[in-house]
Amino acid sequence: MRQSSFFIRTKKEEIKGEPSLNAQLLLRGGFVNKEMAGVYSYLPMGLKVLKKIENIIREEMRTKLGAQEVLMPALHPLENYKATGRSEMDVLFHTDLNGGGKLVLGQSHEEIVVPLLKKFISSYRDLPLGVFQIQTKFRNELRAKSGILRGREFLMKDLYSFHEDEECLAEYYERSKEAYHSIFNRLGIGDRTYLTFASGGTFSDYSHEFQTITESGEDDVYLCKECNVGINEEIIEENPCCPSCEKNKNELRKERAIEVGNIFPLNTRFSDPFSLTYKSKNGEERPVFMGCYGIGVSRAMGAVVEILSDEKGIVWPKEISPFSVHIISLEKNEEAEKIYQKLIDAGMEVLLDDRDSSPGEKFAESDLMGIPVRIVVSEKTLRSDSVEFKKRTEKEAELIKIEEIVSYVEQNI
RNA sequence: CGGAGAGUGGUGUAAUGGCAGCACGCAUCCUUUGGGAGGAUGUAGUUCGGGUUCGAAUCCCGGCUCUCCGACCA
Repeated sequence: MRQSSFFIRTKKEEIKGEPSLNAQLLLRGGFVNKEMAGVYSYLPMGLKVLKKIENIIREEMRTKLGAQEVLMPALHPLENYKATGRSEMDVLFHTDLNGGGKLVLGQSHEEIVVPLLKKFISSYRDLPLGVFQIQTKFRNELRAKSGILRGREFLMKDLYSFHEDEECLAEYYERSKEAYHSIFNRLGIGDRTYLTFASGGTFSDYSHEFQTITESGEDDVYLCKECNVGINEEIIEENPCCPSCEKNKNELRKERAIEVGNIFPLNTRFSDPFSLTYKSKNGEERPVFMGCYGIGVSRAMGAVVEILSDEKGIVWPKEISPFSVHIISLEKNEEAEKIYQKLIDAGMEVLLDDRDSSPGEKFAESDLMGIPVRIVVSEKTLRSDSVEFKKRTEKEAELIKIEEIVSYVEQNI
């Protein structure tokens, strides 16, 4: 992509009245546009990041959990929520059909997925089954804040699993933890993301959250660094010690964290209201056991920005960076174009700054955007038939001969 | 949802009852070219609806929106 024709504009100045770090950097870097509190447009670069996160999640859902992707609607009949007793939730957005039918905007999809799967599950032979989607959720937050960390409209992956019994659910539930750890590792926030014990809310006795340690979070968790687990403050009084090593509350570290994922054993909480049952091997009609597993996709993107940034801007991890290489051409030159072509031919995603701007502006913008590798092509570097190679995480640049640049980038990316 | 503050060009701001001004951005031209350059000439604005007044960005009422504190948060 040539920057001269790229639909993007960065901002030098701090954005007024926007205390959230992820919002500052994403807005200034031209990744998103804020339409209103908690409602954002994703611009080309921001969307690229979002899609990469989505694809990591898709891959892990398929390979580790054998889940199948679907896409369910955002418009839900209110009736289904009456059936589950959730019609009075205050985060529900309500709307009407022209004919008078009452609808809500989907804030989660139990009320859709259960009636849907009722049409396909009738025998133990149909189980177990995992279906997931990546879809926009709507929650009428009374106070949206923290940039894309807490929105009224946000992208979420939700997986629902269906099982013959509790044991089978438990086995799947355990595997989902591995899939989640793998996802957060690939997003570059794995070392700060802890499996955290939490209350089951209205669904079950317990649940697990994936909490990423950051000051911008809204939850307090007690961490056991040795066992790599946390306990949400909401249940610390009933469970005042580490579930694995029995260390007590005082020995755990209290930290601020953002919930990037959560998993719940739903058991028959939602199968019952819709009579989702199956015929067992010996002909009995039994309720289907369910689990649900969420990841805030856009929230995870915000968490990455919060954690992986420095005073100059974002530092994207390579797997989700919008581009892998940023070529900066000082003084328009042919050589930058050639290197750009060569790297693209080698299969890389490259952004070429071919605009006629000052060097300082280009460097500052490049740091703000946070692409992992920067290559500068200028008269100065061309005098020695070289270009300058610098990682976003490093201070010093090095000169690399032009004929070696493709292989050098491949090895050092 | 309770409390507080605020809405002026694309962005940030000034004008407190009497000529809407400045900076950034954007456009054109000239100069400049290794850490968000300089000059010239342009461009574009009072959140919406009522009210008071000879006259409203400014005062009053209402709506909408934003920010902060709290509550809430499958």
